[in-house]
Amino acid sequence: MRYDHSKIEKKWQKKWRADSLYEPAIRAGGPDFAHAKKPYYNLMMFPYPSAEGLHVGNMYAFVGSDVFGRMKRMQGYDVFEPIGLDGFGIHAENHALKIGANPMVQAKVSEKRFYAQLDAIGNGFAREESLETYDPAYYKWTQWLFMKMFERGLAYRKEAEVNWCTGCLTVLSDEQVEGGKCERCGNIVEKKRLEQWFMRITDYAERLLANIDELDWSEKVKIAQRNWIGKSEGVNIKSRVKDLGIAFEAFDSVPQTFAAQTFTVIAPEHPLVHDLVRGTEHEAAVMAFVGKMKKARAAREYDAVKAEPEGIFTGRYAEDPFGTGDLPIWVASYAVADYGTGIVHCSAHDERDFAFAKKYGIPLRAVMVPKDSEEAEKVRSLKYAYCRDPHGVMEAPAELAGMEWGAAREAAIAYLENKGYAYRMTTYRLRDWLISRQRYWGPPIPMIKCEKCGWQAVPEADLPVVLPRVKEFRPTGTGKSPLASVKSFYETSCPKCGGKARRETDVSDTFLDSSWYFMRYLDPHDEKRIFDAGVVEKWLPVDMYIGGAEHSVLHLLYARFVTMVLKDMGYIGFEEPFTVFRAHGLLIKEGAKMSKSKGNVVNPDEYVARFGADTLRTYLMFLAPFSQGGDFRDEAVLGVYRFLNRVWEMAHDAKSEARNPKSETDPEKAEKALNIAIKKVTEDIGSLKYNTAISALMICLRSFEEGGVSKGQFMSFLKLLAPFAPHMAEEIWHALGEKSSIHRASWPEFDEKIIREDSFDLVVQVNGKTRGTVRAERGVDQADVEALVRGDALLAKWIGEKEPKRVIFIPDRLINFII
RNA sequence: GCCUCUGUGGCGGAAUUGGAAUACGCGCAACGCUUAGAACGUUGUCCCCAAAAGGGUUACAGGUUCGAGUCCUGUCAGAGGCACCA
Repeated sequence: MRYDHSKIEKKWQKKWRADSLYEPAIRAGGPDFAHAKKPYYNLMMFPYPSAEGLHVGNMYAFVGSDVFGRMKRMQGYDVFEPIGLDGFGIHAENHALKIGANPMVQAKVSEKRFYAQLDAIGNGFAREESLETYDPAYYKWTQWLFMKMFERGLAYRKEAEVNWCTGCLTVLSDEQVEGGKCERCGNIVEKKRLEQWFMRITDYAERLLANIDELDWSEKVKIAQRNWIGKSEGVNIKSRVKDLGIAFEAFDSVPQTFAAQTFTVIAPEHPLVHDLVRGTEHEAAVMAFVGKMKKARAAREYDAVKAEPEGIFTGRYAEDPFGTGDLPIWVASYAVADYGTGIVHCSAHDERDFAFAKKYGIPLRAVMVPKDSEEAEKVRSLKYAYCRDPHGVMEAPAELAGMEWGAAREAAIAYLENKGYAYRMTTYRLRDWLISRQRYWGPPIPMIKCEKCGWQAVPEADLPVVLPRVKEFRPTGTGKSPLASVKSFYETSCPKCGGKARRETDVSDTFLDSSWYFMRYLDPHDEKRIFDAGVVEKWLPVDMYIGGAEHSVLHLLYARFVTMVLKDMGYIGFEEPFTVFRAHGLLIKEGAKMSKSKGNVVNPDEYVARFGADTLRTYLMFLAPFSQGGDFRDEAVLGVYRFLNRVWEMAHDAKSEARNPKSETDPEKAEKALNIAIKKVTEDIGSLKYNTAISALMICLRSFEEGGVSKGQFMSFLKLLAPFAPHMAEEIWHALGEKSSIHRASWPEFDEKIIREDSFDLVVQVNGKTRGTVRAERGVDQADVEALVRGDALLAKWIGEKEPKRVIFIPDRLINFII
């Protein structure tokens, strides 16, 4: 009899939901987070729903997380596995625009479709706790969070050069720009000066960096975060512009070579540039150059990496800081305005500086040379830029002479500090988080600007600031949100003085929505508070977080930041939200990335309809290691389909007690196969190696087919299968007479004694080449093994008559004769 | 340019972490069952010469070791992260 998945899967999905089977710690029919005995927070990144529906890549990630959660649940944990929709944001809005729908209306359509699809994949979602970021009940607290950040001085307003996406017509955070293009729509990103809201994430740079060491995350993601934060230690050199008396500082991360500094560069965007040249003969030319550079950078015509450095002399000098002569100040294209101080003293020991000086004929001086005297002469005569060699020998200043570059660092800093030329400085590449978006589909930033009192936060009692349903939601491209033309929205009164005031009409970045959702899941319906601190303390940090590696720096960094802020505010006692994070791999289709334009996007619905969710789930987990991702191949689905059908066939045998279809019943063989499978599946699910866990199940089933199986053994096997094929396992479980769900049954244990064989094949090598095996008892000693080998004519001939030079014996594994 | 990974049959991928390379699955072939096909079942399937015994093989070239897919050095190829960041 064939397995009819369509009826069976629907039946159990309904029953599980009706029984609240996947709600953690159910009491009196409902979830009870406060009284859970063994809380286990099994979280996956929530998806942003598109009307095209669930992508098989989404399903891959969710099922991978679910398999893990299901085992944990059967191991006795109160597993909480919530699901929600990250529906606010540019992505969802762009899609709505494309199909000509209002995002607010479209969200409801997508929501319905998405949840229906999510419910069909058979995950153990705690659906009572689902949330959507565009629900006012949710974004009320996103706004509350913003308001609290403002009160604490962590949200602030400043005019800044921002990334302006010419496609989405909004500003983007640095993180959302990839190679000068918008990561969402691919259009050119320009630079624009606008006044915007920022989050002071740079205040947390050191903590965000330091904590990384303690996290149980994949190394790749940790490295990505470290790179992003980009800590650089060095000194700020105190300097002064000659004749003008203007003081400035220059950051230097390699202070060893300070004595080589012969010129100074300043970024074209630096506010000081005009002051340097105002009223001088250089003003016109320099300002023209600055204008040209700004324009080129704004239009992204300027490729920062490839372009040859350009510059112009300002006619000014930095006063000689170290008695080495005044340094001409140049405006240079390669200087970055918002890193360090935007002004740098340059030397021959930096490739960019060297190339720039050569191009414009600026004098250089080498103070460090290689050990090799011939090479040293080349460096002294400035043939090439000699940089960052730890074994380079210092020649100047006298205080450092003779020291190796690597060792000279501290000495150089001490020298500079003692002389009062500089002080220690740590610089980060991380910039503050730009929150404002000039779009419609997001949570309005809860701020009010009063003509008299200035910026005021919307009081908690007035939250949420509800996003109005409007006709004109298209981005305007003017630097203002569509809400800026909705009078009924922006006209308001000042919360402080009651006078005339205007609401902020920008909305916040969608990454603010997703920076705290995992806390809200624990009671998304609470109207009075953002969360119950006791419950959050009990359940968080998240025990296992699974998601895409593409969120390595964006989402994960923001979530960590917000969690730290909440801790500092005293709302929670922990500062890292995710104890363990594992990134899943990318699913591709027949060797190519899935994309709509290629037409190779797999729609899970088709496969669920044809083979059932269990088959698709098991196949997705089988095709490759979960952390690696893999290749989805239509033909290969059949292999898993056959396997599950064989399980189904065996169920009919098992029902009428142990039957052995093909040979004499061998209960020991089945028991051993089962124990091996329990061990392998338990370990492999624990380390997310689902592909080999399924392989172990296949081997175990084969063994049952050959040697027969008892009902009890088969039921243990079903438990191992349950995380992968939850519907079929449940169906057979009940058919075998069980009344309660298999998904709350206890996970089987294995017995090492049964797995271990008494006799085994010991490998025999001669000169390291394998020549055969001998059957031996476990624990056999070397002399007995040698006797066995000599007794075997085929093996003995390899060794010959002579005594071997050496014999290597690895107990219970191998013997190697060296002759 | 810098920093991380990854290279194993026709294909997806295994390999108690230094101990019999290719588990499991796909595909393919033969056979069985079928009027036929599908489905299902059985057997075989890394390459070379071969009946067998042997020999070769984990991108390539070296090295360490009794023994290397696994460790080290270099080269090539692919993926990802950062990038005029001083």
